[in-house]
Amino acid sequence: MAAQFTVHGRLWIEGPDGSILGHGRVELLEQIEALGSLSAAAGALDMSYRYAWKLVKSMNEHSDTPLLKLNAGGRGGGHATLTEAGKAAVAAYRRTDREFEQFLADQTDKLPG
Amino acid sequence: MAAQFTVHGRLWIEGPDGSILGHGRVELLEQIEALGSLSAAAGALDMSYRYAWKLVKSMNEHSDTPLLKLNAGGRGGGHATLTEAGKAAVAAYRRTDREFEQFLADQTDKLPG
DNA sequence: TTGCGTTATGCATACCTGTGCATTACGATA
DNA sequence: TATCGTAATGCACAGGTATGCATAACGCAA
Repeated sequence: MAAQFTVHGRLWIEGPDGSILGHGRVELLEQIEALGSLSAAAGALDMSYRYAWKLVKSMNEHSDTPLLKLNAGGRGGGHATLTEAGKAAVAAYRRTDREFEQFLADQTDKLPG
Repeated sequence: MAAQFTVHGRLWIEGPDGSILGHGRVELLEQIEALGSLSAAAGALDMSYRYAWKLVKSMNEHSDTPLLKLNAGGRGGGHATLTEAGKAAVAAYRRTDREFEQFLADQTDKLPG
């Protein structure tokens, strides 16, 4: 029997400085790490470059230590890289998110018929 | 030591018919049950009557069995009551939500430094 | 049958999120 | 120094969410 009703949710981590790290931002950071470019990362996520740039701007503004470094110009036009703080933040979120997925599945099973 | 970072989230239940029951709708249903009036419930939640009415409309439209019954006119001008299905839905959501709160607290504790 | 307060609903509006387009700034390398 | 593709940023706009105002429909009770 497939479950009639399903439990869904969204998860994010808030820092003392008001920073917010949720699903969208983490995916963006991961793509940046993988592709080395903000514009490529935005494209891979079907997200507008305009908005992706706004996200990283707010991330870096709100965090004590920046999560990533953007470089305009240079070889290939520019590039983007995660800082150690950025990599750590992504890892922490992923750990929490994995347990969250499990939680949602468990709760869906617990729902009445 | 208080936690520097905290885990937050939102939770909702989706039905096979596309119905959605989240925090806001559940609070509205609870207030309706307590106060017996949609207009009073909206007021108690600092929500516009206009929007509260739209919420219950979409809830009843998407659910096979309506979650509540609205009556215009009559003694006192009208009144609103939860159906049995509505009460059951609220109870199911609250059960899940209680465990979710616990989950968030646990995950916050697990976060690094 | 009139009055009352509630439900019912349209219309205009504001905010937030996210898109799309256009243009400029940048800087290593050829 | 000229080139090239990326980062940086302004402006206009669309869609969802939520508000506020105005007005009609409703139906029991006095």
